[in-house]
Amino acid sequence: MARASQASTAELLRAQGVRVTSQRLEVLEELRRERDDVTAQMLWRRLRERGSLTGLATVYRALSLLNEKGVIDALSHHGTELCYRLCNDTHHHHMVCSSCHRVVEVEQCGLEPWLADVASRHDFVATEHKIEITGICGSCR
Amino acid sequence: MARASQASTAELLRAQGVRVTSQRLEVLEELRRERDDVTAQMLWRRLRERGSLTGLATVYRALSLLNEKGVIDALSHHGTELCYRLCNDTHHHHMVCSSCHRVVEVEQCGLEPWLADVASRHDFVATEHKIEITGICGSCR
DNA sequence: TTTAGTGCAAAAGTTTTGCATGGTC
DNA sequence: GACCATGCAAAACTTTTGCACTAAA
Repeated sequence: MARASQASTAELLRAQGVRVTSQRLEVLEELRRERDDVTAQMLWRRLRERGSLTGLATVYRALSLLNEKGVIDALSHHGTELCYRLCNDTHHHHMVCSSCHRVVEVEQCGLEPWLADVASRHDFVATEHKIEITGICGSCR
Repeated sequence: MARASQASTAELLRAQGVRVTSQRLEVLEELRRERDDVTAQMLWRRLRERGSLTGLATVYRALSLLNEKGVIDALSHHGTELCYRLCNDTHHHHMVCSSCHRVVEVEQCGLEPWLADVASRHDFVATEHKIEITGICGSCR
């Protein structure tokens, strides 16, 4: 299972035309393990706890590369540090539970008509949008 | 004019039950002058250029106080630093031009039905939401 | 006069970079 | 073998804090 997972993780890197290194695999595997989003620092600490020797600078470099390539998303909902999250590649948004910080992905967006309307009202053409919804999840209620 | 502006700026502080100091007035006045959002560092540099002697730590303290009190908004669209912006107090969102970085406020939200639907589909109750739209404004087109 | 805010400098954190070394293609 | 990625340590930044001093209420 870890094997199969690693295989597809490597595919993910190859598909982006970047080199497959054990450190990048580690970072992706760790992101795959995370239910919620993590900062570079958090991710690095967890790798260390697992015995990894990967350097912090490498984690930063891997995360920003993967973000550029669109393999992972960067959110910034709490405070000043960026959080990263492995994502599926379809357009989607995030909803975060304010109590337990669980993140769920909202697949169907369906906001295009609304967006087009709002944008044109201000003489804009909307090219991208990002929505962050905060709420309370079922188990925290 | 500067006088009238300062008067209402002072009101803004008094209304929040915090002390009216010249430094806080300067920060608010500067925010009022800014068309777009600024970081703490940028704001401090501009004050310096105007001859202000206000310390950087004070700018940070003022911004976070004003943000807590809901007088200013904190956005984080580019990179890792927080940007601040003086805001009107109604619920609204921001649309940023990707070419000139101009920010316009989108007043009418009207997303509540959509939100409620999305949230309930994932067993959430939506309490807050933030939308950042990126696009191209009329004059950059 | 009491209490809160400021300036300064130091500390704490996060992120980036330079460069020699090692791994990938 | 060429080129890219890594580790390490240093540097560059941003943000926070402690403390003596000053200003607001």
